[in-house]
Amino acid sequence: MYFCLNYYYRMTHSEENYLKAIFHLNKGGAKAVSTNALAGQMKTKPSSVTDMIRRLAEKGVVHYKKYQGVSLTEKGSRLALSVIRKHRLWEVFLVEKLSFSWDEVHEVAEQLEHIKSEQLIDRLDKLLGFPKFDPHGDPIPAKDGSLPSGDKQLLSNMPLHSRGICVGVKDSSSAFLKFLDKNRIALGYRIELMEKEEFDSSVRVLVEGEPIHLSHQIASNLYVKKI
Amino acid sequence: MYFCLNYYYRMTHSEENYLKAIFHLNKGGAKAVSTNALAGQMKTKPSSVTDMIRRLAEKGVVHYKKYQGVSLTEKGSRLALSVIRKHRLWEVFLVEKLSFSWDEVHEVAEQLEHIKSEQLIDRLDKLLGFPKFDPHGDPIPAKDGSLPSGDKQLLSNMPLHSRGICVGVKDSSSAFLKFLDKNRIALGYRIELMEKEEFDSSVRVLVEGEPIHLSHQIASNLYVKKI
DNA sequence: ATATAAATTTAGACAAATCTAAAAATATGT
DNA sequence: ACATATTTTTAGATTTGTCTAAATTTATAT
Repeated sequence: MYFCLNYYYRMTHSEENYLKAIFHLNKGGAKAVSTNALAGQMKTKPSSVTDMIRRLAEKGVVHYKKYQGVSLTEKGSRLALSVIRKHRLWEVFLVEKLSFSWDEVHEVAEQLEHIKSEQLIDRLDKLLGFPKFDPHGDPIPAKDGSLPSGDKQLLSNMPLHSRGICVGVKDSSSAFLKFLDKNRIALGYRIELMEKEEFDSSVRVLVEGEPIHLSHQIASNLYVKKI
Repeated sequence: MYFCLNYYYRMTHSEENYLKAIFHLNKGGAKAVSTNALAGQMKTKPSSVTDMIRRLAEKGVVHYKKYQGVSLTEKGSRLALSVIRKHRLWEVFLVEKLSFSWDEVHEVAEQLEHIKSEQLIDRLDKLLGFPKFDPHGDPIPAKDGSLPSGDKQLLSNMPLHSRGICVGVKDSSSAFLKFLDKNRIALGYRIELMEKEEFDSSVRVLVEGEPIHLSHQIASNLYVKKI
């Protein structure tokens, strides 16, 4: 119990949200996250960010040097992954058990991710059958923080004539999700990449055998799992 | 939507907890709740209670006059019942779906009760089969704030030496119904609660005058109508 | 290289929710 | 009824998370 994550590093909702934001902004590059970028993500002012970063640094969950941006420590990274794990498991619950559609779950999951109970999340995980991906296709971190193998990639990145299963979206705006609906594309559908148009990077694919033409904008927002 | 409860009367977690506490303290008598009693319930200081009460009065959810104690307005009562509804539905969820035992659920439900989403709680209600009582036998308020008729309750929840008529079961598995048959318990029979065992919450009762010892598992699945 | 622009931090303020210590109002006992 | 005890409120401080405005540091452009 002494080494329990939740005992030593008890964070407020707001602190957890900052850790999550730093994690997501840092995902791409290895360099530190800027105060301004974080303010944008958190929809708050840079001065508020500076205040919060100082508190987080005192708690030892971020590395911080004035004017040099911020990055997660080992502890901070573990905490961020634990919040992301909760968020994505709750999203699965909302879709699978409560029939929410995948574009309605985010707001509620933002609240549920802060519920503190290790037992709760472990049992929820079990109830849901230990899912590896959330309804948007994003990987669900395991208890130890490890992410499931990323054999998933954007449709726009797939090699010609390869086949896969649609497992998620990058842009989860309801406009995009509606577009997919209208064009009869959904999670779990088989996709085969037939042709790539050099000129505009659009693609011709078969979705469950049905031919369809997708712009690059669409193809670069659809995750496909190779088979 | 304009008259949606959650839109006009958006309360903080703490405010919701105060409303709940006032509701519970007021349940017995019709007179106002004292500052001290509320401080006891909330495990805080009387001065903090005074501060909070003033805010709640400004929001129009409590009646308050200096030195005269506090009571819920119509609005306040509706809000309190809505929080209690959420708390008890989540308790059912934790016990029924996540295999928590009835004495482990309170702390987690205290957190879950503050999640704001009408859709979430409606769908949870449906998932659980619109339960009327929580795992402790307490009634679950309906959406409109009405409580299920209180003349029926779980045997495990009845006061000592009270008498009633067996009117239903919560668990209607055939295993349970066979057990009842074998022990000569049926709908319409008179039941008198003679003794409660602290240690394992089992009970000794008279069924149509015949003494019998029932485990808590049995007693918490039998509904009795008070007479 | 130096002026200007952009990013970041500091300083000071505010609201929510709490505390302690002291003052005011109410209740109680003989 | 009056002194004392209890309850309740006020006053002033603290923490968290936010803000605006001003100062400072870093980056950019000619």
